[in-house]
Amino acid sequence: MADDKKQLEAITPMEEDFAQWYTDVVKKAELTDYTSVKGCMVIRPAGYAIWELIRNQLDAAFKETGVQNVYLPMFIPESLLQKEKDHVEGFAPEVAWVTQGGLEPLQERMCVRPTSETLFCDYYANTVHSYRDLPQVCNQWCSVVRWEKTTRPFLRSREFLWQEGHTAHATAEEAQERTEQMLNVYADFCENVLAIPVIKGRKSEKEKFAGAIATYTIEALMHDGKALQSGTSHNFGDGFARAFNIQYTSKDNKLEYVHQTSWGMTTRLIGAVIMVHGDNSGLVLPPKVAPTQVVIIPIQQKKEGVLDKAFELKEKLKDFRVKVDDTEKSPGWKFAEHEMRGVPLRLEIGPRDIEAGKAVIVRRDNGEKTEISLDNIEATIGEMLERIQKEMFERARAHRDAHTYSATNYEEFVKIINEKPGFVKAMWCGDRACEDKVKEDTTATSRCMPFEQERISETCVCCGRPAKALMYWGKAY
RNA sequence: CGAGGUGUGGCUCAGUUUGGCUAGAGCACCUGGUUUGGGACCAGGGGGUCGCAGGUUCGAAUCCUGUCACCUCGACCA
Repeated sequence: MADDKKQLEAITPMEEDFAQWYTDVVKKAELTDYTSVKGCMVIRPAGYAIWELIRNQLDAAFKETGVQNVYLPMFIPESLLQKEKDHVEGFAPEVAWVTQGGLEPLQERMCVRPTSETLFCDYYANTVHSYRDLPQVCNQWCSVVRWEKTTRPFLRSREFLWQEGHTAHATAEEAQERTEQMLNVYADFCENVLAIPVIKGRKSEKEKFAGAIATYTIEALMHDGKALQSGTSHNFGDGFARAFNIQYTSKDNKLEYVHQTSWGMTTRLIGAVIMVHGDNSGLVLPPKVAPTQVVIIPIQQKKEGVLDKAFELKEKLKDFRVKVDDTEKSPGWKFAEHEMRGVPLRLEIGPRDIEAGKAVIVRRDNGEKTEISLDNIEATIGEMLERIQKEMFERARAHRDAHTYSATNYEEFVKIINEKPGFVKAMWCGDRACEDKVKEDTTATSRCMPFEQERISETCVCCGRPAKALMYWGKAY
């Protein structure tokens, strides 16, 4: 029976098992594949094309703020890694070590970079001498290795692709400014390009980066109500500068330490796109990161003129990323296939349409099907893609808002965390003990203290002492 | 790393309890033909030493030991 066949190919419904749904989508949309290397993935063409679109647009945004790209080694000598105490303690459990070069054991082992703060510090210590050398605003696109225990495609793998920006400034104020500036670049990117709404805020002491004086984050809410940290920006103060002796001579001839920042985003963003926008038919890509924005499906493609018309339309739409699917599959198969892959618009063109000067166009995000005129089709498609981009963001924001709750006492807080997936806003005293207790009682963690603070009550939701800040809480990936 | 689960053609699985004919099915793939507006149909065809390594046995997908991988949950992280 036809239904049985569909069942065999189907994606597990997300209501039934969200984790399995995610795995199915990643696999069936051919974004990644498993490898013989434990915990590492192949990013397949369909997945890598999304990453390229993310990378190109993010890189352009960086450059508008004066960022320059560099490349540093992938190995870090142990002595270098150990210079900053908090940093090495934070990363020690998850670094991979190289102990042998060729046939000879190394006199000093080296780790494969889990992040490159120490290398950038080494580099800046050598190049920064005068206030005239500042600021240094560098970024590198690379992969890093963290020896994770359990892995999932895009969300957690032992090697992943990312960018890491590292800056050095003359003053603490400048460093803080850069930290916030890059967080804003990230937030704008998520919202405008990935159509993912984010909460901007500051991490607690417990959750901040190893070696930072302050970590800022953008937090997104996935469709299942779990939080995903989607980008971070750290202010290091002069801690690393003191550990690595990065000093410069100021205008008035005094020796000063630099103030540093770092900030990063990863291929995890692809996981976020999947989990925010996807549905039970598969991936749903925002037009700005869709490798194919419009797929043209010829109907009765063997009939005279149909394929010609399809390719003619592709040529007419060359400002967009357009693909004609002229394979031998049936139209119905193609519809399902391109839905699986998240293509934002499907254009059906058959003999009837050609005669009428029309085409059928279907939106992936909401299934809306309309007939459009072939005249002026470029403008129509352009408008539709813009509208999809905008409405996907609005839909995600509505979902986020509908799954954001407030709690003013602990009983209510625990009840909401356990029963309603999403963010819970609650006041916090600033004490780590309360974060630990919340985690133990509910497995939820503090996500961030939002820049947009509200005062929903006067006391800490956990201990009842005077509240210091509003905190977003949630269960996280 | 702790608990649980699963490994049989590309995919989903049956067969394992109770060892025994040539290891099966559906989907996918290849060829030819008919089709084409929501996963088409007919005919023919190719592909598996049953995760891997040992062991028990006349005989192992099936029993034993070890090992590896993957999935789910937990701890850790972007």
